[in-house]
Amino acid sequence: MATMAKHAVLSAGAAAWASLACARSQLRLDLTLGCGQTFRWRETGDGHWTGVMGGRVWTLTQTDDRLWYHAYGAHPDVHTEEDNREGKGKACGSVQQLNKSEIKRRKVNVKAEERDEPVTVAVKREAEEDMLVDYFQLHVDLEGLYREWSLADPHFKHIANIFTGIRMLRQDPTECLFSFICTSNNHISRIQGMVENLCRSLGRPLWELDGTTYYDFPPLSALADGKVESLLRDLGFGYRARFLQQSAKQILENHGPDWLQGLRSTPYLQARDALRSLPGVGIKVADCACLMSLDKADAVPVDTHVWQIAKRDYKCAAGSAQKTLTDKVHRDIGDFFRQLWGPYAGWAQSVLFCADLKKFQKLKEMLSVKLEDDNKDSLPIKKAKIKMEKQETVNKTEKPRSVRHKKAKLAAQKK
DNA sequence: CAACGACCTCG
DNA sequence: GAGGTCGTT
Repeated sequence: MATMAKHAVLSAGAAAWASLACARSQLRLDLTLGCGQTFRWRETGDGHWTGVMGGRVWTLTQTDDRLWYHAYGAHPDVHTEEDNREGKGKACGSVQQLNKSEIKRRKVNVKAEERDEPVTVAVKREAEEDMLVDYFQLHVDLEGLYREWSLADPHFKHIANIFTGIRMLRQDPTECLFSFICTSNNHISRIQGMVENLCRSLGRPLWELDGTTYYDFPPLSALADGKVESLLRDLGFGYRARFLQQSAKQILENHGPDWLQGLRSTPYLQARDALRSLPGVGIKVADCACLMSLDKADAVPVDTHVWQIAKRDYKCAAGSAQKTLTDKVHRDIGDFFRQLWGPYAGWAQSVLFCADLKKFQKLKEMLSVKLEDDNKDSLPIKKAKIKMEKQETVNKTEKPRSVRHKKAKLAAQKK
């Protein structure tokens, strides 16, 4: 075996790292990567997070005003001397190719002379920076959004004092959808292991660090294979094994490999209903995929937990009469939060969701014990409630969305 | 539209 | 029971 490569550590020297300007108010790695929107990152060192993104292995960490990153291995098509020297790591298989014209465009635009470095290094750095900006959606001013949400919602403002920098990732649609199919009737700790097993057994190996091999998320073609259900059942996926294989197969047969990606430019409700035609994808999972990978910032995934938050912290009447989380309750709670928080309601919801996770309760104890205002409704909250009451009568005319017909196939196979 | 049982497994 | 979905009543 070759020399064992180790996870990069910033304190060991910044030479192997690059960084971009990013205040903690714009991004908190620990909360953003640990709040359950992705299951692919682990804290591999103090404040250092390692995971797979865009077909590469990364370690990330941050200081007060910068986000530091190290991407392992050569960037596709851009080989530098540095990469060759740094080749202690074990590359596994081939890496995905970057569009050649894109490389050329970057080479032209980069001002390498200013940095006094080879053009190839600058090109590599810029490509990596672009990937991070896209993945973390750093063009979105989170601080500004927090200000707006706090203005409309005193409870949010209260929570936001501690839970800063929680932003929505822009994940790969396949990874996001199939990860969330695994979440049904399941805890977060187990889901992590399942997604890891999914990647290890069906994904392409990318890189090895400290004895851990990192794998890419499997492509649809691998998930759709007929042997996948029994394979995953053996790995403890339970009834979700069939959902995963059948959904992948159905996407490829009925739509094609680029279909999920294409839903990014489809309107929210239309994209959500399209996803719901897949086995194992109900309204909650579809909303997660919409919010976290398909650019639908107003999608609000409502689970039992969010339902509790709506009732407990907002005295939201929607669905309080029902005992179960029906489609109508989903819609009403989602509409309530959209009315309150606006077009990025899904982002705001993730902040409150994160603040309620058991693993982050230590942080919450730092909140001042009580504010007088907490039990009073702000004007915007009142408006949201009034609006809900009005829609109570108006909504009856809305046509129910029926997406059941396509799912019949699966039941028929169920022996 | 609402409620209910079943579905797999076990961080 | 768990961050849900599906088929039936």
